[in-house]
Amino acid sequence: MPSKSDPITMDAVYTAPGYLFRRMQQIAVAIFVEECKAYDLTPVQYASLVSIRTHPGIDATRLSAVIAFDRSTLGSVIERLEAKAYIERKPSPGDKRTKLLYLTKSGAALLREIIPSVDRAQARMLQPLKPADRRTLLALLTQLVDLNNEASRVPLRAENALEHLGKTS
Amino acid sequence: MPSKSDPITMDAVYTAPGYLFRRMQQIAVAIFVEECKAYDLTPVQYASLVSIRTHPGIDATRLSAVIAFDRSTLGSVIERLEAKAYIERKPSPGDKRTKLLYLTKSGAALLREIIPSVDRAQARMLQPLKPADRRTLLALLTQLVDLNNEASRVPLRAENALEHLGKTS
DNA sequence: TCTCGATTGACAGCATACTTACAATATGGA
DNA sequence: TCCATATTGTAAGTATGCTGTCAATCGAGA
Repeated sequence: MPSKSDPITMDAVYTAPGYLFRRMQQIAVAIFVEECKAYDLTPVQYASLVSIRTHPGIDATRLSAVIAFDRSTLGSVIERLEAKAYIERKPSPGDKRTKLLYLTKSGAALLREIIPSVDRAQARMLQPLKPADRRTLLALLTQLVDLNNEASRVPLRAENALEHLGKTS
Repeated sequence: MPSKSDPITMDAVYTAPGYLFRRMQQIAVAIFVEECKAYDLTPVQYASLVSIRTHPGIDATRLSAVIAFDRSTLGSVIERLEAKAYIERKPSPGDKRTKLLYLTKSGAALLREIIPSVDRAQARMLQPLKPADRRTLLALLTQLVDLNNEASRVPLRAENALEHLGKTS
């Protein structure tokens, strides 16, 4: 029975999956920022840089699909990365609407340097769990994110987003 | 081996816990908003209302500790809830700095009405998993969030945040 | 009692994350 | 070819989520 100072329990909040996901995201970002504070790079900026390194000459719309990141928000992220001189935007020769994204030397160097910090951050997020539990959690989460992909406003389009990039076909 | 159109894999991003947490939070919010769109209430606003119902007369600072929500951001959340007439702010008789928070009749009614939608949303987030896997995921996540509590910028202070509220002692 | 340090709410500023809308451009079908 | 439609980047608007700072206020110790 609930105590008189707790007439209606908060359990409806604390045990809700949505609350746990929000908390965990909050914690993950705090750990990332702490480990990477020497580099002044946010998680989203890091993911963007990795994607641009993997897919040089990608445009903003395709980048948003590759990291499941809203197209509108990505505009300002790209602006900030360009202001810090980590990436370059070049007009596409074929399509006057699009601007192609490339890593600068400085961006590539930063990426090489920051990787140990990022790895440390990722490890710290799961560190409190036993190794077997870490694997279980990651497996279930990977499954769930994949199966819920279409529920998100910006579904991940890892592969087919690049079909028209001229690398294949 | 990586294909020539994928010289450096995105695995460093896709398999990282931080990426999965961000994606899952994104998906969870999308599902919540979709299920509750008839009520124009966000996840954070919902958590705030539940906390205020549980702890009538709580002040903003203690509320932020109870839902692990940043104090600065909470100001605007409270403003919006007050603008929608779901809560009231009354000056504290004892402390001229604080303003005490109370649900209005309208806020209490909304909370009663919205609960089925919230429950549906929470269920949908885990629905793709097998029931046993849902339980495993929730248990591990609850554990991880609890053990990482101090790593967050706004640690949860569920119990002791209310010690000075005059309910006991 | 007086004063110093802590607390509180408010504000400014930055960075996601989403919505709609818009102009420029591209494209496919009549 | 021409036109309806779609795509692209951008912008405005809202809502978290965090960093600071600030003035008002409170409380505890000298």
